[in-house]
Amino acid sequence: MASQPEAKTAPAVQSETLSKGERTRERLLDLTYDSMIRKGFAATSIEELVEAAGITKSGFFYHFKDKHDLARQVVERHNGVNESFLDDMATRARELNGDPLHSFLIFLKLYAEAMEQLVELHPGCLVATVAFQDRSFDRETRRLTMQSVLDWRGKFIAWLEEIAVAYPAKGNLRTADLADAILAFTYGGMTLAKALEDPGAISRQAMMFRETVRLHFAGA
Amino acid sequence: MASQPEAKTAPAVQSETLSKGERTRERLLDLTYDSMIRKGFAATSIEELVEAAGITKSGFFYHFKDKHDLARQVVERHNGVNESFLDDMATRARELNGDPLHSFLIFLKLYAEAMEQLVELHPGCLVATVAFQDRSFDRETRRLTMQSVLDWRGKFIAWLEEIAVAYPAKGNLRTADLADAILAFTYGGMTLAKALEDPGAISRQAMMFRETVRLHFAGA
DNA sequence: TGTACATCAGTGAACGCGCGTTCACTGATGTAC
DNA sequence: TGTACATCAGTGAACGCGCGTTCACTGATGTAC
Repeated sequence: MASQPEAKTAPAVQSETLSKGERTRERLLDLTYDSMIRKGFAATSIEELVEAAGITKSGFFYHFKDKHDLARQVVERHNGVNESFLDDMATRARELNGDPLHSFLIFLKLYAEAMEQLVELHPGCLVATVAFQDRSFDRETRRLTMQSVLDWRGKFIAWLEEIAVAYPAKGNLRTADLADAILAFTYGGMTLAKALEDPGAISRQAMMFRETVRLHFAGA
Repeated sequence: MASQPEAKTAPAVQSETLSKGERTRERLLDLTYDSMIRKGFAATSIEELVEAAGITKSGFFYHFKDKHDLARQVVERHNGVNESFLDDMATRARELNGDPLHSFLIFLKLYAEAMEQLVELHPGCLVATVAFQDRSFDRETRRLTMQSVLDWRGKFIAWLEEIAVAYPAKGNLRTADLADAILAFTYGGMTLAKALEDPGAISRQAMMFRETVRLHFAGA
């Protein structure tokens, strides 16, 4: 009943323009996301979700076909939020510097800071959650997760190729592997941050990768 | 009843010297490990484990106090297996080259190959499983997981410091962050490998890190 | 402005199943004398 | 070598609870005329 930190943790959706049902649905998705990344999906019961949301179990089934539908919608929404988060940050970095390499280095710094904050608010990672409990999700949810990873990777590859045009590569690293490294230090850093209860782990890995990029492209 | 791939996936324990009860217990631990990393811990039911092991549920409780005890024993055994796996590989690398840096680079190559095989046999990661479902495990299991991560990290830090004595560092990377990077690309690479169904992801990240180490220490 | 109907956003009760756990009991194997 | 007892490695039946899901129903709000 009292004001939860919902407003802060809620994704980029204006609750002003939402109907009553849409607000309930968003709230259920928020609660599910938080529970999923802390306890896993199987351990997230509809019973506890509806209690926290202040409705009954049958109310839940007005919004979602079944539990798999819930997972799918959580992943779908999260992918959208994630994508615009990334795009906004890339745009900001590009505005701060027109050069592809330097804006990329700015991006990595912004990314490091944002990730450190994010891990304190939402200590988890949907991709890892789905990946390491894949037998608890249906095919479509797994497909959506894979697709979002591929989308991120694609954007980074494009950016790195743009850099490679202006700056000849010094080392012999492959572009796709460099792009994957961003995803890898994100997921790995998140795991490390959670396992060691050290929220700074991920941003330190981000800054290490930044060094790698700087060393790899000449004249930086 | 028929011969499962148990022998192949079983950890470094000689089934010759084990009593009947110990063999059943090991078998339960193997089955639990496989299920945990694929479905998560909450979705791993005692019912399905005992069916696969060919005993009854009450037989399970002869071996384990409760479900939390099972998780703890899986993590404990896995940590031991992991530690000797790492130590053996480090010893082999040291034998192939007396120099700390060159043996470390050999180690990373061996590690990359081993990880690629491992991800095909056991596609998962206990650390990530515990980290991203921490509310499903008791305090002791989480502590054991954290301790094993700290142990790995400690070994890598010691090795890197040994290298730093012989080879002055070129870049301005911190030793602890370099050590963490090994863990991060392992967990992150595993996540990537599972999410993209690409077992090679982790070894490519390992080889990328190898380049970083080579560039960081002079004269390599 | 009033009435009729439709849609929205749920409620309440019930269902069957599977879950983790307990408890009294048991056949096979090992050990002491 | 035979007997008595102890330990090992389970079995079988039952428990209460919580889970996901269904279904008939309902009050509040919106829309048409």
